[in-house]
Amino acid sequence: MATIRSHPEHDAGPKAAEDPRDRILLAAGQEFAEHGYEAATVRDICLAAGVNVAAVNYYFGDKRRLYIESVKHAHEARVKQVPLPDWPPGTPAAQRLHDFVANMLERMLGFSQPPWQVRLMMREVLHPTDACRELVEDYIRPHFAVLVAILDDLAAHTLAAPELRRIALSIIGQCFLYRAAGDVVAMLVPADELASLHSPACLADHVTRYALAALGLGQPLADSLTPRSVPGIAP
Amino acid sequence: MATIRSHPEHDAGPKAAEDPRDRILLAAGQEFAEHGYEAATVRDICLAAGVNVAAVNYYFGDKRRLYIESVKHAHEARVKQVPLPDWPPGTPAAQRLHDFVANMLERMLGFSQPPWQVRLMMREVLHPTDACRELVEDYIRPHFAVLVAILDDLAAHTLAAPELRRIALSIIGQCFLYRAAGDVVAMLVPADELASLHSPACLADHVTRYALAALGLGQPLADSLTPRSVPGIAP
DNA sequence: AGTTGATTGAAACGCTCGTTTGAAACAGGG
DNA sequence: CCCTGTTTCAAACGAGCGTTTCAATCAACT
Repeated sequence: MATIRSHPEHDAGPKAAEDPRDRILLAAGQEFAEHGYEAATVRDICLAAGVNVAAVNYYFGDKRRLYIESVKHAHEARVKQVPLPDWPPGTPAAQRLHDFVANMLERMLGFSQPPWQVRLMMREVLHPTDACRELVEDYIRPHFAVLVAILDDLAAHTLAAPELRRIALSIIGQCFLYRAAGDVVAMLVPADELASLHSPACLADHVTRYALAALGLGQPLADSLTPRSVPGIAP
Repeated sequence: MATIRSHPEHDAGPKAAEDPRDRILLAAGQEFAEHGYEAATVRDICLAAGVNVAAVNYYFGDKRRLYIESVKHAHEARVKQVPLPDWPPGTPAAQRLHDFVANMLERMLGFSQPPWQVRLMMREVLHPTDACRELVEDYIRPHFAVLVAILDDLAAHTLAAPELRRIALSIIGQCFLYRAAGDVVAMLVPADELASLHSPACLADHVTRYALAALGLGQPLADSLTPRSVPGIAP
């Protein structure tokens, strides 16, 4: 019965020496992101964090408060991790739109795998809980405002705010589909095409081109009827 | 195995007289749609269906097989419920695009409330299980093919299939956002604007106009650079 | 009637969950 | 050293879960 822990400070793992509270927060975020609130168990979380099951109750009270804290912790970390581009004054609006879309796709899909923070936030977007409102106000709404401002510049301030918001949501929706329903998208398009044409970089080009064409600024995607060429911005 | 059912229509309640198997299937679909697979309990399902807890095991074996059966049952019911428009030959492609988008939005968002079948299918799309592949092949892929065919006509067969698929996914994504992340959209858009401009009918107009403009067929959404005709659509 | 096989019912089994417990291990100041 | 407050631990608690059991019930046929 005597469990011999020979080297308590020398445990395996790169960050096993941090605060137990932070270790729990980290492990909880990953478990909640992977399995959701209901399916994730505090036993697994504590096992991954290398602490006793009683620790989550000691530090956070109960499972629900641990969840909320881990969502906040994850989203704060992610905000510092992938900031918006900082455009120098005078950057063309079309350029900013492309950068914004590429940034959003990069944040959602990632070069390799989207980190667990994004998956955790995505869960909140799809099935909002108490932590959702905070997420929207601190993280999503500012990004949304930036996109609307870019579109306002693109349209040369000729469109009303509601119309700008609808276009912004159209752009976001195109990216969101790949993040939320990526598995189904992968079933609908051939495998080779998925790797080549649906990578974050290619998608950024496509979404931007689609938006510019719709605004009457770039080359139409299909120039079968009105071959009026407006040179300049098309990739 | 072949049992003879002599008096199947001796009704008593609204739907209490059907087969116990169908009652379980109906109740299970609603419970799974509302709470998800993990959180839905066999006891609640049987309570709603008015049967004993042993019935689900008797008719379906276990919870997992009941889930798969209820997903299939729901999607078959939904297919018969909201079929695709049946266009007469010669219907303009732009008209068909608008009808298709309106149909998809209607199916996803509904006039009043989207039925529980849609919510159940949406869960499968977001977190695929064994039932997902069947759902894609029987339900989603045919609809996707119809949309691609419409776009092919619209582009006068000048675009390659991969490009058509990307545009189709762009259109689907715009609708999908409102279905999957509707709560967040509602937080980003003023309440009055949400009711007026983001109804299924208005959204169908917007998405169609956006696509037609991107293809160079309709009026650009913002005609700031090439005002080749009088704008009549601005809000 | 009696028999048979399909269906239902109440109760319980075994398991996992979140949470609690009470004592042991630890640290620091007297 | 003892005392004190904080942190950790193994163990257990009570509740809820999916599933099983087995006797009771029912419908049809002989």
